Amino acid sequence: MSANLRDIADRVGLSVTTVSRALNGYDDVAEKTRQRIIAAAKELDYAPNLTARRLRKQRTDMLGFILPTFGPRFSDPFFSEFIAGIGNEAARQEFDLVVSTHSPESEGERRAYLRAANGNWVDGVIVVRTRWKDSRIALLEAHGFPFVAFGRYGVDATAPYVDEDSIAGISILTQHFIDLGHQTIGFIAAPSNLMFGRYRLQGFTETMERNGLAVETAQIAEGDLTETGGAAAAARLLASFPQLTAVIASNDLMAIGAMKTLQKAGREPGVDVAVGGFDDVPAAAYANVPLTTVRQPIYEIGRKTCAMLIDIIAGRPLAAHQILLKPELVVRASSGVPLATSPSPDERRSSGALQSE
Amino acid sequence: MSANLRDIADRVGLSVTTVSRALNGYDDVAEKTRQRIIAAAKELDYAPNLTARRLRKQRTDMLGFILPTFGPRFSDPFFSEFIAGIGNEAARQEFDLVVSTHSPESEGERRAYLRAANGNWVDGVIVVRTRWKDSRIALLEAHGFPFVAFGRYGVDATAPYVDEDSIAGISILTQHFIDLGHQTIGFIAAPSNLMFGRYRLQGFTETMERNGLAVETAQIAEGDLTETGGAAAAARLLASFPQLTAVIASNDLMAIGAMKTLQKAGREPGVDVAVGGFDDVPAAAYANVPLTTVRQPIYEIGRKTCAMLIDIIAGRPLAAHQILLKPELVVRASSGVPLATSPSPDERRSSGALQSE
DNA sequence: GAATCGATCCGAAACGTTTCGGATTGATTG
DNA sequence: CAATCAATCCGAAACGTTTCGGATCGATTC
Repeated sequence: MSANLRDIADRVGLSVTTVSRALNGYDDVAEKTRQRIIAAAKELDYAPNLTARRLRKQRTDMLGFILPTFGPRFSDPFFSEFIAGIGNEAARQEFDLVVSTHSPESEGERRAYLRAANGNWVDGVIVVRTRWKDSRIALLEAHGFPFVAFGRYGVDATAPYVDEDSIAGISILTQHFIDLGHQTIGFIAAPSNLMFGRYRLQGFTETMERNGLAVETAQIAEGDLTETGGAAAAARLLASFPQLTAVIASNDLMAIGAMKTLQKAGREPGVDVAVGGFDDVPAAAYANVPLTTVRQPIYEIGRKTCAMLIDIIAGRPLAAHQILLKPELVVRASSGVPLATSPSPDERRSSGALQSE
Repeated sequence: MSANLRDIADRVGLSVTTVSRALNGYDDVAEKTRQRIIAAAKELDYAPNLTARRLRKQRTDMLGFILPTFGPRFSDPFFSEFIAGIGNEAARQEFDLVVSTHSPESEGERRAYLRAANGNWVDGVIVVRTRWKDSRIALLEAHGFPFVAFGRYGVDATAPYVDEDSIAGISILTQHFIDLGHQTIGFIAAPSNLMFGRYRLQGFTETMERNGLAVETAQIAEGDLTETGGAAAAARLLASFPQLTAVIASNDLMAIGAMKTLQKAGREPGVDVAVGGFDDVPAAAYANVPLTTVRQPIYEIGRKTCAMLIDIIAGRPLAAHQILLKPELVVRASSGVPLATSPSPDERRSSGALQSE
């Protein structure tokens, strides 16, 4: 099919060795023969056989990314931007990115990580959405296989990760609501087996307590990160903690679900109750009441995660083993107005057009 | 690092050949020695070296997917579901999926396709969001390199693609609005260099004309597929075609943008004006006024595209070279209610029945 | 009893590259 | 003029697998 080193060698009457060394920029080949070789290579449309090169060099120059999916159909607005981040950085350093999808804690996922750690599928993997006592990471560490996680795990100070600072993010949001005069804030937590779920809950309770506000279990409900899960959690919250004047959800989808529940219960988001989320997914801006949220620099996280992984593979010393990126508060209509001043009637949205499907 | 065929061979006192043939299920190895070999392999944690295998077999068992991105940061809700579709099908057939990102018509994109077509990067590629006179496809065809497109292109009846039937999708939506009594419908088109943009426009005009409704250029505006692009297009439409009672956009994001413009202009979507989109992104359901739209089976498209590509690579005869999947109408609040000046219902019903074939 | 046969096994080549350790020059040095 | 040196080049091995064409051996057949 495509041209060889031998084809070029035959063409210019030199050895395969010299052709290889010429094309790879070694200085023990005369400049004019190098030019001849390069010309021949171009003429023959030569492209090096990556497989052969990988075999000889004993590295694949490939990175693995195993995306956790829930069910066959799933739609994660993050993922495309994250993969663009790692993909671009990988391409810049001449690495390929191999992607596969598996549902969390499934047998398929375990086999995929085993294949990576054990064999020579890729040179390193990127782990996302870290879990409490994460079996993927345990497996990789046991094999001493290169990886970097998006999300924290364990306590080792050299365990490589990139993460957004969930505690800081939720803290800014919580403080924002407290500054608006809210004291009774409900919190919709993420499943506690997800590390970021723990941090976000922690950020909430810490900030509340720092402001002298006690946090009781009645004001916390757990949701499964979906919109319907958020709606259900909000309903439980309304029952257990009816005095709430604000609700913070651990992600935007649950916040949007919560807003629907609140609306149905006659508490208009942005007017009667403040609502905040986390992520800044596109839907947050388009929501019925545009959602106040915390934006994380997901593209940048992808880029940095990938760069760190390649450094580890190459054996380069790391500038930092652990990177924590600051998220940013995005204030929208769902924040409402300061509690001190009661909302004016015309502030209410004309929701006559709204109908349930 | 990890065990070889030779390691196993040494362990059981047989040749590398026999070990290889035993593990690959050849029948010229005695069953009890095969068991011995398998036991040794398990004991040594043997995993075949994929690179060596690929080199020898002269195929990579890898598929390439070059994702067109606009700018470094982009967020495409489709992409994650589509990649899950191709990823799962690829995994089922023991193929790896290599993903990279490039902006459309860029030099980087051209080089990426050239690398695929020319070299031995992957065995075949998946092309998405086909363009008019698509340079990627021209390049692949010139090299005779295996590919399957998501989206139509060219006229050849054997050119392999999988696509959603945009014409049928927009047609159902347009007919839906016509059946509600709308006669003056504005259309926000996608850039005409995108094939699906052309089909969606065609579906609109055909359906209008089939219903005896003329289409003039004043009622069509082009947008860049973003929310702000949709908002701007809607503004132009309001100026050039103020009599509109409904607006159809070529995708959901533009429809959502259009709704904001209409709202600001005092025409409440779902009440004063009907609005429809295409795609059924998550934000469509969460929108201020939930958006009527057309859902395409994106996961299924991914799966089928991948399956077809692997068939081509394997040289298997294709059941079908061209697959067109029917999209599905999703009616939400933005449809509004039937107009008072609705024409006779039985005539509408008959033309609706024509759609279903 | 020689030829044939089926069941098992194996040596060696091949895939295309990189790289180690020289080999071959012609010029320079003392 | 012999020895040294720098500049170029090359042969062969190696990476780990698959596969072609046998080889071996005991059993079966004529």
